[in-house]
Amino acid sequence: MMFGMSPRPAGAPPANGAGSRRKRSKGDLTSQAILDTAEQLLETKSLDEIAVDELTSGAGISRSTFYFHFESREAVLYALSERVAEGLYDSAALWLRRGSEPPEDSIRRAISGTVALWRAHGPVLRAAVRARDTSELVRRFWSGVARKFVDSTAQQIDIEREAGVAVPGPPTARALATVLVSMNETMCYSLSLARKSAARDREVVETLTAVWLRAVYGVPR
Amino acid sequence: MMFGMSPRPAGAPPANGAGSRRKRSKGDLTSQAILDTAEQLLETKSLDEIAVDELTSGAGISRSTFYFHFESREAVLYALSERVAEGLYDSAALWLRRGSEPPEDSIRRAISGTVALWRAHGPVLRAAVRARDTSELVRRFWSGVARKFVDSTAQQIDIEREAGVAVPGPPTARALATVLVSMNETMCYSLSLARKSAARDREVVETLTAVWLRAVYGVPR
DNA sequence: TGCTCACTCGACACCGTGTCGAATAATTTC
DNA sequence: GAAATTATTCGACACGGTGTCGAGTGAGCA
Repeated sequence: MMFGMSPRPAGAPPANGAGSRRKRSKGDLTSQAILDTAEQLLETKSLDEIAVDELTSGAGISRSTFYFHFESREAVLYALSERVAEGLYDSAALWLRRGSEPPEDSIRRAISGTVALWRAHGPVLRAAVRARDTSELVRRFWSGVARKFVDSTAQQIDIEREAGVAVPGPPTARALATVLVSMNETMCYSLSLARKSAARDREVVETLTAVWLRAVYGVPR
Repeated sequence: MMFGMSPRPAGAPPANGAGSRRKRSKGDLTSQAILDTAEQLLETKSLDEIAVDELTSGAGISRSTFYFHFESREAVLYALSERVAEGLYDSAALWLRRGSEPPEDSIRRAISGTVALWRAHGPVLRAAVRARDTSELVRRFWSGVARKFVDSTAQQIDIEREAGVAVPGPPTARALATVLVSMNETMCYSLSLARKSAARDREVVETLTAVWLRAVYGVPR
């Protein structure tokens, strides 16, 4: 069962990171093509409804060639996750200390960013969330991401509590942060399932913002 | 693709409801055995990791006999869901109007009940939640259940708002109820994944209760 | 030119699904 | 209680998807 970290077989050249400007080998191109096809297909079907030959015929190669590039469908999803993870971390940075603006604004902005990201990459994010229960690899990856969110949120809550602005515990800053973050995730998940509607998006953002504000700072007065 | 409502083939005698004392036909017994085996296997594996022959060998029959009793693995899950649905509705009743006790108590009691139910039937409930994205049948069923929860919660919030006890909207009572209910579900889901720990359970109940209280009534003072 | 190694392919063995028709057990009908 | 009917079970089969293997192919480099 080992660990299969790499989407490419052992001995393959190091992946060309996003920054690298090295010449794209042919293999990189087809890997990309597989990834693109996968992301497109995920808009319609769930990961385990997608057969390997759908991926490969979309990329113009034969089915068995797939296994040269990825060791499983889940590995594809993992690679796809990494693609959007960066955007996610940017979004996480927004939780961090605001300037002098009121908390309401920074919370709303952060939540807005998350919703937008789910709108842009809903299918991949949904597949990744589902795969948490299936694939150990994906699970580790996303629990790392979630942790970043929870940590910075908890830290922020603690700061506000010490400043006497936020409602003191219990619950622990960390426990509170955990439920708030996963509440956001759940709502984004189901929102990304519905047809895009700016009005609905706004309503969800406002509702989540209100719950965050009241849970952390108490009722505004 | 039709609709396949019944776990038993068309023309089968009406299911013996829980109240009925009619003689158990042999078929009912094996259906039960399949259901029991399924519930037990779900403690270890996810629904689509369970092969039909695991179900049938557990019930002491041959694989093809399975299809006489259920039309698919999902139909099994649907039947399993109905089993626990009743308990769920009891839990839903707790959201309804308390007597004169403080809101904190009735909310905590309701959340406690939900957590207990997830502790008792976690594997089935998790599988059902996952299958919402896969099976139209399961999706309809559970959105009905969720609706009951959301409706009664929203109604309760409206009552409290009119009485001037709860923080007025926006957000809508319904929007607020939606996020609170799904927050509970998400937390119960992940809680039921961890090893049973009374301390952890209590912490989650307390955290959820606090968020509900603050979201609906504002900060206690 | 010829070597090497990344890359591709078709063929194969395997496994799980769902269906069918025949065989058997239970129940009803006369 | 024998015959007819219906409920239940089974083995066999066709199908479709997976993952592996060894044999190519071709582009770049010595």
